[in-house]
Amino acid sequence: MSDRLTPTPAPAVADQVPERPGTTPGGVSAKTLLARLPLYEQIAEDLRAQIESGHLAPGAPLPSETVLIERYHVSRITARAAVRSLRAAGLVITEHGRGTRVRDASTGPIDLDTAVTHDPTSHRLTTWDDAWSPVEDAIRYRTTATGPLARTLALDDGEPLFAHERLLTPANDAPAVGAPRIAHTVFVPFAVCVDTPGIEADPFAPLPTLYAALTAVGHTLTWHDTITARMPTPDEAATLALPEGAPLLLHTRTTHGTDHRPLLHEHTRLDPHRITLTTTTTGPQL
Amino acid sequence: MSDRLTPTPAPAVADQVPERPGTTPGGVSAKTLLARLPLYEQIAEDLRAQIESGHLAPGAPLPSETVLIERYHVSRITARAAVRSLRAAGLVITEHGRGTRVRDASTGPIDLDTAVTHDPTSHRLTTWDDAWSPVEDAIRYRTTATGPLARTLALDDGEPLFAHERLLTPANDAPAVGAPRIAHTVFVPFAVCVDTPGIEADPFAPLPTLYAALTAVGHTLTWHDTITARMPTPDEAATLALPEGAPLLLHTRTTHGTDHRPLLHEHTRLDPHRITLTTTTTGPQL
DNA sequence: CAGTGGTCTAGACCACAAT
DNA sequence: TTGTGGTCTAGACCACTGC
Repeated sequence: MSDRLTPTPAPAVADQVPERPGTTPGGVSAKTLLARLPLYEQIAEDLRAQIESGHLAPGAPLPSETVLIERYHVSRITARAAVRSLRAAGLVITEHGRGTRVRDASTGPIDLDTAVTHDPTSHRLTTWDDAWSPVEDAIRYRTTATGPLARTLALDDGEPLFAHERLLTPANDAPAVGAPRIAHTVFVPFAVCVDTPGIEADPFAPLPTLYAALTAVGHTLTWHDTITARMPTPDEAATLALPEGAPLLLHTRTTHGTDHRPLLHEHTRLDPHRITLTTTTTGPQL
Repeated sequence: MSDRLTPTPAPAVADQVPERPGTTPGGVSAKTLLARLPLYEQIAEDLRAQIESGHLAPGAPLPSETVLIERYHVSRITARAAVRSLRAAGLVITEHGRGTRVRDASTGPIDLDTAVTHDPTSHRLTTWDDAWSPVEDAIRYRTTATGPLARTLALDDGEPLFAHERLLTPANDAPAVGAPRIAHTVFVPFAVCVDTPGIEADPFAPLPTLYAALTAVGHTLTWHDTITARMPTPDEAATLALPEGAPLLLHTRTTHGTDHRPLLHEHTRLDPHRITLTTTTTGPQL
């Protein structure tokens, strides 16, 4: 990686900087800390250490509840609490009747570039969803704007809009069980349809087509993105095949027109364990 | 909001699009679904409904375990399981000895703009952390690059670097209990220190200062960002005051120089319930 | 002090998966 | 059928909070 033939010289300040501090500050020994942890957390810690050391390899079954009860001499509730702690931390996954296994982190998350790029040959704005294909038929419906959705689209409460929900998976991917999935929803107000011939023709077209239709009527587009995470609803957990206790990553984007008028709103929900959002930006040439 | 004096006319396609489908497809009634839920989930659903309807207002105490046991005629474990479900969904927070209260979502999350902007007056690159101030003294240490960190910085395993951990809160904020917090860590390889006089002077300077030092030696900077979420370690949960069962939002940024050589790496950890990441981008003028 | 939630036990029945 | 995890009961003791 480094081109240097000699080790990197230490900067002058290095002498004044300590090595990385230990993880148990305040003069409390690790043993004391461990002893005052609840029993089930001590068991969880023990299993955690075995996972991190590779003693329990990814995919390997965790000791069953019965074994844990015997090995640690605890009640079943305590053993289960230990496993729950590991599950909540995302270290293991549990399947009813099959057992609990160490979570397979072998295939790291894939990247999803959130940038909207301009393809100079086709003169078309492209987004990530060009490289993703629907798992099942899209759900199309019409509804009315309320609450936060109405506010971000600057619509009165009750104004009608089209919605478009798609469940996507990477294109050219065998429909594997563990394949990453994205739940993508696009909202198009009736008002925007009416003002934009290309959109009125098909309000449920792919995003790049909607963008093209908007630029065709003279808009210079601006996007406002927000990213957050929260625990999924049971419904979201099911459609995205999220393991129990795993969080949901949420990306929303509002497309604004030339006069900063909001035109479209979309949100993207995904499993951060399988997909990571990325962007690359360049600073000014100085 | 809308300038129209008449209701938005429906586009022609509207007739072919159904209303929003119901949430219980497949001909299964809501009652049937509810009946086959575990007891504790039924109780949780009941409480959930009371929270969403406002019957249990934000900040209001949830019925105590004793009350739940009497009201629903269940054992304590079942009552606790119901509360745990609500806690995992982020709807309530529990404090030992004080009780469980409906989580206060009144103050929505604050925005954190991830953009690096160029201030034309000071000719300085600025980032969000200009508006945030440290809660406690920064932790400075030196360590060595290993694993993923070594790879993203294109360093050989074991090459030395400085690290800088800060816990930040919005500037001019009273140090309230529920104030948002950000855990920010910056890594600076020794090699970059040595090549950049402005950084060798103080490798632990704020980010805009580091950027300025890098542009001063001729670099045009590029940033590569990744965003993901996961469950926090107990340590992270403590420093960021994350409620039990709440996820952690993780933003990493690698700064590259003119020759795409990685120069700095930073990561930012925060509570997505209190802070949302945002960006605004503008498309090409067409 | 009383009331709250946190941990823990022993024992039971059920639902699901593999054999 | 066996072994797995999922739910549930009744009862106990402890730790923290606020009066």
